[in-house]
Parts: sequence; structure tokens; C-alpha cells
Amino acid sequence: MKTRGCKPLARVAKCGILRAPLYSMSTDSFPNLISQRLQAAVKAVCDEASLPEGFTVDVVPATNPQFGDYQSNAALQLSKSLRQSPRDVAARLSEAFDAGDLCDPPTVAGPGFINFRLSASVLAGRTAALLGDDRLGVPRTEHPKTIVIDFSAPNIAKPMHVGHIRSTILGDCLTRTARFLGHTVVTDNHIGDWGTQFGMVLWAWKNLRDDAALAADPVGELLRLYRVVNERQKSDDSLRDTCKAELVKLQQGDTENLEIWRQCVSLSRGGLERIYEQLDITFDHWLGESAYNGALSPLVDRLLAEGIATASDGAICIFSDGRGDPKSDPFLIFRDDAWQANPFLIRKSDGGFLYATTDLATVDHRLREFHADALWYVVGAPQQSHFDQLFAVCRRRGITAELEFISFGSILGKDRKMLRTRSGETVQLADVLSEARERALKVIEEKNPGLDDDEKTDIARAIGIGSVKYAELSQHRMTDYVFDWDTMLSLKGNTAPYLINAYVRTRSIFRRLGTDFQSCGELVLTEPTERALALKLLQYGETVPGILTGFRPNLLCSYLFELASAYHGFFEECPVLRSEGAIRESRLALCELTGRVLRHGLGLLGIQPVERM
RNA sequence: GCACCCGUAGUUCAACGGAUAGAAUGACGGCCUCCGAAGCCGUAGAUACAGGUUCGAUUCCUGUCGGGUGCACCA
Repeated sequence: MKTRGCKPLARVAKCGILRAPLYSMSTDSFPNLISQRLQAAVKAVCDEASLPEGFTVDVVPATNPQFGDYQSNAALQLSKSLRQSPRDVAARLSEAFDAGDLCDPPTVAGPGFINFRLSASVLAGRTAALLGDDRLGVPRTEHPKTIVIDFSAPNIAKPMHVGHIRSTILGDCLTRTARFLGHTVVTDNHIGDWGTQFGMVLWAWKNLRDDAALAADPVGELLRLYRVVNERQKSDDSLRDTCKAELVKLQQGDTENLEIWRQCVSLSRGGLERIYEQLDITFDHWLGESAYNGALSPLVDRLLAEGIATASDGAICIFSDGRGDPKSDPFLIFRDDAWQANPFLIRKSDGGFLYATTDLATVDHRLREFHADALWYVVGAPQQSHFDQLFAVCRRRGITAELEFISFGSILGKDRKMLRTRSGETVQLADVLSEARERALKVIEEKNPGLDDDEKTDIARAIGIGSVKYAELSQHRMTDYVFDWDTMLSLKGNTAPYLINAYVRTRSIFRRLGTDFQSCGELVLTEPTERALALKLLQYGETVPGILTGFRPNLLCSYLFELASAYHGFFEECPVLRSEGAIRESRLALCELTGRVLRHGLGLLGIQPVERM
């Protein structure tokens, strides 16, 4: 029994649908400005007919600060069609390049890289401008879309376990990011509140329920009931049939079963909401599978009428349309030395509907009611073939909305196997979160015993929960990652506590100063660490939009970690409060901006920093 | 069997086809009369294997070997 959220890439639907980009780079971003000037140089140096088709000048941050701030590989790309050595092309381009006051004259290095170093005045001016920008340099998208994001989606018959962390945290971060970039995002928790497992829960409720336990710990008792019946039915065919019968009664509208179902859903939802509250995650809708009960039968009829679905062995299926390569046809499978049908089953021979059916109905609803341009599914990689089929059916039905399967890898224990408790059970998410808070509290007691108890508890919550989220988001979503308390709660390295600590240090300056940041005049950036920090701050606006290409919050995490390191480097080299005049003001501005960007970036990750720790 | 995903320092992770493959952690060596040392600086260490495309490959293609996942009435 799986739920959507429980296991391990974005897979684009196999049909090419033209789509607008998800974000816009600010037109006055450094790469853009340099690129425009370099483009002009290209025009001046070579005639357009000799350019490769679709040639665009790319400018990217330099790989190593010793080379400069930004670099372009344009000369390397052009050398072939111009029939000149890359170094010569680079030399001519940099000669023709009009740097203006944007940067120093470009330099040529290596096989033909052109390196750019921003001028001190531009750097200082932009940094000062950042102070007055409440978007911190992040541009709004020029192509806002309505995006429905399907994430978390636990099965309601049992509490969430660690497997749901990835979908839940990743989905929430993508939601926050897409909204900030200017998209309209609708979040929908598509809970599993209707499937086969409810047959088991119904039987267990009737036969095994312990009312005292239920009153004391409803979620725990539901979990116990589920575990017991699940274990028994594995080896007991007649029990399995009995459970199926309970399910059929439920689906036929039996009042007793419906009432029990309502109670279970309500109890379970209470437990889920407590977890989401701790995680600071909310949903616009909780349209579970049961919300589509009425839509399934007409949907199947329509698919039959349209000739997309056909009857087979008493069931209703969607088969391959026979177009295209069998290898990439989600409705075919190679078995027993031949390509055979691998249908998308939408109605069982007993009349029951399936996951596939509700998913199709859900697509219809989201397109119709939310006017969605894009549907994103944050679901583990094992369900890839299901989504391949689902999306293919949507295309056959003429749906042109963007469909994204945003998948991810598994969470492993230290033994590199699926994470389990010592007794071999799945690890409950609620337990993970409370352990995170306890462990964080212990560290705080050690490091800063002087804080009062309430504050310690708040800080422990922020750091504990933040650590769990950051551990998840800082990895490429496809990698199977090892869940390790010591690593994620460590104060060193690329962790939430390290970043929050960097933020705390920016705040500590102003606590000591006794006032909040006051606006300042022109900035003076002279030390290398000041320059490096300012450049990093200015790159926030280039970093955030990139999260949505490939759906990769880990890029933001890397950025924030580099920013924090740049801040610490600056902090070592440059006294702030003990400096004077314009230098002091400039340094205070750097502290303020670092604090703002860290707070904002962590916010996009769903992590709330604290003022003290 | 067939399909998909993944193989990078001892370990955990990075790298739109670009320079000497970056970090972190662990190990070793430095730095607090100085704004939070929960920090900073330095040293040592890696692209599974074999071909191909390319001016250039960790990245793209083919094959091999290893690991994971999925494959008809569950979700």
C-alpha cells in the first residue's frame, strides 16, 4: 500500500508541448547586461551570416573568483564557424567590447574564455539599490501561470511516515518559490481517503477497536488497528475477502460503514493537521480521492464513448494506440520475448474504480475549476510509469496543460536500506519531528544555557524542524539520501543550524548597535571580502528563478551556504562596529542585506530563522 | 526478462558541454587582550570500466559491470 508521497526526477510528459519559461531573468541582471554588450561586439567583429544558427551569447558566473566575476565561452563556440582560433576570436571580441562603466576591460584566458570583472562603482551602486528593493533583486515572471501542485498526499488510513517528508517539504518549497516569482499556485492535498485499505480499517474498527485507547490517542489506535489487520490479512484469505466486502458496502453507501469512515477520516485528519502545523505548511484544498466518487462512472463512460478506453476481461482499460516506438510506449511491456499490452486500468472487473480513475477525474477538476495551466505532481520515482501512462492518456484526450512529474529518491537509514525503526517498522513522521525538537533543545542547552525556557523551546522547534527540512532540500531530489541526525543537526557544514547561526550573527550586530539598520549613503567596498559578499548578495536575484528549472531547491541551499560563508569571511576580516564613517555604514549595510537575504531564502525553503540561538 | 533512475575524496553531497572536478564531514596543523570560535585560514584525498561525438565530456550516445525501483484489476 503506497501513497503518493512515499518514495523516490522530473519527467516531462513525452509529448512536446510548447511552454513559456517559468521565470524571467531581470533584464538588468549582470549576465544580461554583459551579454548585450558582448552581443554588440560579436556583431561588430563578424558578419551575421557566419554565425551558427540560433547563436546566443551566454554569460555565466565565473567558475573561480580568480578569473573574474562572470565569464563567456562565446569565442569557443564561434571559432569553428569563423574558422579562427578561439583565442583570436576572444581577443577580437574583448577588444570590440564596450565595457562602459559596467566592468573592467575583459581579459582572455585559457583556451579562449572571456572574463569580466565588475567595476567597483557598479557593484557599490547595485548593492545600495538592493537595500530599497523588497524583492531583493528577484524579478517577477513575465509569464505568470496558474499551477496546481499536488504534494504530500498521505494515505489517511494511517499516519504519515518519514517517506512523506520528501513530497511534503519539496512541494511546499516549490509552492513558496513559484508564488514569490509571481505565479498563481493552488495547493491540493490529494489524500488517500477512499481506496482498498478502508476495507481493512472498517473491519478492524468493528472487531479490534479499543475505545479507551482511541480516546487517549486516536491516531495511535488507528495505526495499531491498521497494522494488526494488515498483518493478519496477509496470511488469511477469508479475512481479505471480508475486508473487500466491507469496502464494497462502503462504496455502495452503507450508512454504518460511511459513518465509521467519516470518523476515521476526521480523526486521521486531526493528526495530519498537527503535523502540518509543526511544519508550517498549509493547503488551499484537501480534495482527496473520495471527492471524485461521483465523477468516476461518467468519466469511464465518456472514455468508452470516445474510443479511448475499451473493455477487456471484464475490466475497462486504456491500451496503446500503436503509434510510436514500443520502447517509449507506456502501454507496452516486454515480457516472454514479446511486446505485450500494459494497459491503464480504469475500472476493475468487479466494477470498482482505481487510482488511475481518480487521477484522471482529478485532472479534469483541476483544469475546469482552477483553470490550471500547469499540473505538478511531487511524487516518488517508483510511480513514474503510472504518471507516464496518466500523462499519455491526458494527451490523447487533447489536454495541452503542462504536466510535470517531479519525482525524488528514497530516504535511507545509516545501513543504506529503507529507513526503519529498530523493530523494523516504518518511522512515524510525528516521531521524527519530536525527536528533531528534542535533539535541537539538547544542543541549545549546551551552547546557550542562559536563555529562558520558553525561548529555548521556540528555538529548538525552529532549528529542529528547519534541520529536517534543510537536510531534505539541500540534496538533489533524485539522490537517495541517508537520514542522519548528527549530520543534519550539526552546527558545521551545509546545514540549517549553520545558516540560522549566520543569520543570528547578522542580528547580533544590530542588537549591539542598539538600533535597527538606518539607511546609508553611498557604499564603499574596498576589502576583497566585502566585494565578494556584495557580489554574492547581488546574485540572489539570479539564483531564485533557477530553482524552478528542474525543480531544484538544492541550488538555493548551495547559494545560501555560500552566502553564509562569504559573510563569515567578511566578518573575520572586517570589523563593523569598530570601524568608522562611510566604511562602518557600508559594512552595516552588508550585514543588513545578508540578514535579509538569509531570512528570505530560508523562508522560501519553508524555514523560519530565529533572532538568537 | 523488459523499462526507468543512480554510480564522483574514507563518508555525505555539488558541478546550463567549459579553465587546475567544487564543498562539507572525518584526519592533521594554525587563529580568540578583538562585534557570537556555533567561526575563520591551511594541508591530504575522487569522476565504476571500455569505446564514440566534440576544439573541449562528470555531463551527450553505445556497450559492460555494480546498486535501487517499477511492471493487469493495490495506491
